[in-house]
Amino acid sequence: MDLKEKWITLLQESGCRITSPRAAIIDTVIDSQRGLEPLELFDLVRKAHPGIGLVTVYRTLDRLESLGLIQRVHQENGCHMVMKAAIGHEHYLLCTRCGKAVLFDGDDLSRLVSRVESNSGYKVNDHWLQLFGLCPACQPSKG
Amino acid sequence: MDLKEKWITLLQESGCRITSPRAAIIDTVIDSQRGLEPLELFDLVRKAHPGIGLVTVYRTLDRLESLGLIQRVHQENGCHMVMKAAIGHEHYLLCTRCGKAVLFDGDDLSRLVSRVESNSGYKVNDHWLQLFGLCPACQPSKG
DNA sequence: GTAACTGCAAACGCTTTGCACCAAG
DNA sequence: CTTGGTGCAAAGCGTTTGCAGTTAC
Repeated sequence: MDLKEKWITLLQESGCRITSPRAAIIDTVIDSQRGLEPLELFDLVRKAHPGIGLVTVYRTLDRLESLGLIQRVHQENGCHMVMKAAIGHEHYLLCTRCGKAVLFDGDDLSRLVSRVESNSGYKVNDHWLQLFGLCPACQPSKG
Repeated sequence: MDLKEKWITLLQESGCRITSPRAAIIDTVIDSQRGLEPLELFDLVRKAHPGIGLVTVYRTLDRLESLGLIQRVHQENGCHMVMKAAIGHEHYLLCTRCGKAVLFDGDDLSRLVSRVESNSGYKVNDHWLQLFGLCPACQPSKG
């Protein structure tokens, strides 16, 4: 059930070693409630682990991404953020003010997909959906 | 009804001049059935207009994007492609083999959005959806 | 002990900027 | 004629690579 243990097991099974810079990166990504750019992640990790290099961040992100443990979060101007991966039919819903992200289930997209398939003649095999809005804390209070 | 005329009018109304490199770029983007990266677009335009510079491509794309005439197409590894913009509730459906894109209407996403809003407490004000698949020409023929 | 990982510095590639000249309106 | 646009060259910036030393296992 512990996400960190799961990630570490998967990394080790794929021949990766768990070093202390790598553990610090994993902790930071898992603890983050929002998408992070590599440089942003680097700064966060450096607080707990001052000697770390940006290159290590990039290399660790590569491995996490190729294992499907993290995913890119796409933004209007560039798509450099990463975040712990959605599972199954889940998609991100991102707060445009504070960046906080939650996951929601997109199951009923299947109706839309079948309609589009018969209209277009395409065979759809992947989809990609993100919602943007304001999280409860960032909504203007009424009154 | 002619898309090119519409773009040119909008560009002129916003204070832009229609130069011959710019016209060549517009032609190429409008004629393309697929998303194009800046460098790819540059090469295409250069065939018809050999003297053109890559910088002109970038600057023209900036203007087209800020007028909402083109949009970024997001891809797995980076989001550098642009394509003529979707209108209203339309979204892209991209062929993963040949890149050909068609637009489909995503109206009925509103049901999903209301469900997600009540589950999450977020106020959703934007969404972003792309489908990926095989276009009719790229599907393996049966037999 | 071996192979993977690290940090540094340098290289890389896409994108942006500065500039002098050019051309649309 | 005015002002925006052009192409070139150089700068900028995020990302990747080469390498010698280090560390997990």
